[in-house]
Amino acid sequence: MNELVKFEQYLRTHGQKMTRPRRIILKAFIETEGHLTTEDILREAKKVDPGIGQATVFRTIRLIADAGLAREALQDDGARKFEHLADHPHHDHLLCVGCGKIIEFLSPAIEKEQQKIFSQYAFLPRGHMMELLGLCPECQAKQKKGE
Amino acid sequence: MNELVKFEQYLRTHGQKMTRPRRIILKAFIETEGHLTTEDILREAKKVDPGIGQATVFRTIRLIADAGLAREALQDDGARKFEHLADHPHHDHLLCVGCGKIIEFLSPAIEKEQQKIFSQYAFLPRGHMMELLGLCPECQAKQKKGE
DNA sequence: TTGATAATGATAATCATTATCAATGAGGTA
DNA sequence: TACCTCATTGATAATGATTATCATTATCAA
Ligand SMILES: [Mn+2]
Ligand SMILES: [Mn+2]
Ligand SMILES: [Zn+2]
Ligand SMILES: [Zn+2]
Repeated sequence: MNELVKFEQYLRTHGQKMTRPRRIILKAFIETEGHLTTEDILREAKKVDPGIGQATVFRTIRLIADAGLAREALQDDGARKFEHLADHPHHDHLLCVGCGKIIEFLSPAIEKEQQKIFSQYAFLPRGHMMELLGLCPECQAKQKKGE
Repeated sequence: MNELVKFEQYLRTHGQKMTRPRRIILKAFIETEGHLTTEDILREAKKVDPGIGQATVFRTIRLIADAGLAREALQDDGARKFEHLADHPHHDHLLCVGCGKIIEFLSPAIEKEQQKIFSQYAFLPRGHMMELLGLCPECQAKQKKGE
């Protein structure tokens, strides 16, 4: 797993240590697709070692994100969600406000326009978050039936 | 103030009542520009009536948002922020990760592309959140000096 | 192998938000 | 206007996610 190597490198260059819990948490996170809460990650990690604590998951997921291996997905409320970036190119989200369904998409046109905004204000780009909110076809049909 | 009329209308059509605290909170919110937390709003409202409780601010700001007079600004963490929509057309945010400075902008090109995404997936648009993160010119200079 | 130091996990603390509830207020009706 | 019903209020407790604390344990460079 290449992610493990990257993570070890990140830790080394930041004066931190690779540990058994960190290895387990990283592996559980990378091997699970989707938008995960720390609770989700803890559940997976506990399958390997039930002794792992949730505080360690919070600490480790932040390290993983800082290492550039994960990003925080937009949370409406409740718990934060993370998704890994392994073989997962950058994308944005289209979310159904009715059922919570998430569609991932990438719009090169939008990405290009965003760069224009950055340069227009002389900002050094550091990323962006974009979430489109709408009603999916199924929820539209459900709503029509409802009234 | 036109917003007061709209809010009264919203309340009436939803079987809810206009009250003195609600009037004070709405006025304080509309008359303050920027991205406000409920604590900010409470502070302003207390200047008019110190007896107002923070629970009422939480409840009222949600009503105001539901009435279409406010929207939630993207919060990284900590308290939620709201901004009113009175004489304030839709816009997105460019945020400096160094100093927290916020620039409001509108990109018609991006808005148009977002509509394309919605129709591509047959979603009924309900809004969007977009935040560009970067380093402002001042913070870039500061950083260069730092090392 | 050792020793300095970082990491762990249990637990308490924090902080924003929501729920509860007795008292009050709004506003339609007679 | 007086009344009556039901929404609203503010104080306070509860909740839920995240962070801080701290004694114990593990890592890893020398
Ligand atoms: Mn995603
Ligand atoms: Mn704004
Ligand atoms: Zn849906
Ligand atoms: Zn800045």
